[in-house]
Amino acid sequence: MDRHITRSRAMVMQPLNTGAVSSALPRPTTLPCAVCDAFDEVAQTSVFRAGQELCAQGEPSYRVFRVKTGAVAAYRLFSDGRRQVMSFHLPGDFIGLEAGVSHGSTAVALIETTVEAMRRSELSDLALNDADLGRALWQVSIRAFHRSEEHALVLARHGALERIVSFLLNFADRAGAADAFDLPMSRQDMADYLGLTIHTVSRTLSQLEAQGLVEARGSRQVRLLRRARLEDMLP
Amino acid sequence: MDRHITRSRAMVMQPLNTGAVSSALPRPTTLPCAVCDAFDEVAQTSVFRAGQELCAQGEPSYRVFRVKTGAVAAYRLFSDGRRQVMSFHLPGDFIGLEAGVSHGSTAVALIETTVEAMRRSELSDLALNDADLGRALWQVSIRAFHRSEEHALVLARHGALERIVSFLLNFADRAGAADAFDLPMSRQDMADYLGLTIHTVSRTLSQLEAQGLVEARGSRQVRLLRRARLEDMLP
DNA sequence: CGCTTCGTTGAGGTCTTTCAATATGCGTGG
DNA sequence: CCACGCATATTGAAAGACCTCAACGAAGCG
Repeated sequence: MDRHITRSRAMVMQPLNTGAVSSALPRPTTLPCAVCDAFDEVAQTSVFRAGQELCAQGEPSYRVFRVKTGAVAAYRLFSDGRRQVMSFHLPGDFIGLEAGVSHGSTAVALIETTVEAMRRSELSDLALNDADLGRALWQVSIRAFHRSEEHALVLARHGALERIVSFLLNFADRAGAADAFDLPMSRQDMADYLGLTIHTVSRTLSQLEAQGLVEARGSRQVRLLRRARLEDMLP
Repeated sequence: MDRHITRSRAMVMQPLNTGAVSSALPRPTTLPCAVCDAFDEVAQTSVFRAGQELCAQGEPSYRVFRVKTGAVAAYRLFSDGRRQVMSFHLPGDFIGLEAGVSHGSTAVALIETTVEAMRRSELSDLALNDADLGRALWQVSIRAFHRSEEHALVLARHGALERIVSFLLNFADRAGAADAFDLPMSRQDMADYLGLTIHTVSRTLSQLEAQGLVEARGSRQVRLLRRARLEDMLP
C-alpha cells in the first residue's frame, strides 16, 4: 500500500472580511503578556543545537517552553515512516501549553535555538492565583488553534504552487521579515509541513524563481520580489 | 470564476431523510462540565432548520453556542468561490468560543438542529468570578485545537481513500455510533472538508462498497462492515 | 580531497481533477 | 397518481498534477 497524493490546490488568505485572524499580521507579539511575565520570572534559559529534541511525542509533558531565538519544528511520526510537521515555532511562540499529559508531537530545534522552560506544574500553580494569567493561557491556546486552522487551509489547497506561495508569505509575516529572510528549515521540513515531496517543493521554488517572483541564494535564503503578484496567486 | 458552489441554496430544505437520526446520538460529553453548567443555567434554546446560518464569517461574534441535537458545519468562503469546511459540530460541541471579535467561519445547520445560545459577554462575566469556568473554557479551546490538528492530519494524507476512510472512522467515533449511522452532511460538504471534489468522494465510496468494506443505503446512510480492515488502511 | 548529505532536475506512471452525461430523490403541480 | 423540474449523486473519458524512480550537482565535514 502506498500512497499517492491528493493535493488540493489553493491557498489561503482570507477574502477580507474577518478582520480577525491570524497569521497574516506583522506578528503582534503583544498578546500573552501575563504568560510572558510568568516565563520572565521563573523560567530557565537553555540552548538547543540544530537537531536536538526539546520533547518527544508520547513523552509525559512536564515542561513548557517559550522560544527566544532560533526556530523549532513540531512533528508526528507514523507507522509507515511518514512524517507530518504540524507547526513551526519562532521567537515569541510557546510550545507545549496545549499538550495533555503527554506531548502530541516531537519538538526539534531546526537551528541553534534558545528557549525558556518552566515546569507545567509551576505554571499551573501560578495560574491558580492569577486570573489574568489564566485568561492569557487561554488566549495562547486560541492562537494555537487559529494557527492550526491556517495550516489546515494551506493543506486543503489544491496545487503545490499555492501551498508554497502561501507558506512563504505566511512565514515572512511571522518572521517579521520585510522581503528577504532566511528559512530555518530544510526542504524536507517544508515538504512534510505542506504535504508535498521535496521534489515538488524544489521544482516549485525553481519555477517561482524562473518567473522572477522570488530570488534564492543557496537553499535557505529567500527574497520575495513581488509580494503583490504573489498574493494575487492566492484566492 | 465561479465553481459550483452549492451553497446558497441548501436553505431550501433538505431531505430530512428517514428521520433525523443523527440528532439522537449519544455523545460522550464528559469534558467541560463548568462550561456546560454555565450553558444549562443561562442559555436559551433555539432551533435551526437545515441550511440556516447560526452565524456568518466576518460578523461580530456576540454569541456562543452549544449543539444539543443535529449537526453544524463551519466553513470559510474564498474569493474564487471555493469553500473550505473547517469543522463539523455534533451534539455536545461548542461553537464560537474561539472566535475573536468576529467569527472566522460561517456556521450552518446541516439538518434540523437545536442549540443553546448565550451572549459572549455573559459567559465572560461568569468566568470573571469563576476560576473553574475559566479553566474549562481553556480546555474547550484546547480540544478545538486538537480537533483542528486532526483535521490537518487528514488533509495531509495522500490519497482520497485514506482521507475518506479516516473521515468515516473519525465520524463514527465522534457520533458515538456503532457501525451504522447517518451522515448529516452532503457529498459536497464532505468534499469541501476533505479537500477533494464530490466526484472523487463519490467514486471512492463506491469503491469501498465494491470491496465490501462499507455498505450504503441512499447517500446518507453508512454502515462500516469491517472496521479492522478499514483501520488497517491508515498508517 | 573524498565522503556524505542535501538539493536539483529529468522521465514515466498513477491518481485526482475537469468536462460531460446520466441517474436518483424529492417536491410541486397537473 | 403521475409527470415534470430542480438539486444531489453517480459514472465515464481525457487532461493535468504530483509522485516515484533515477541521476546529477552542490555543499559541509572529516
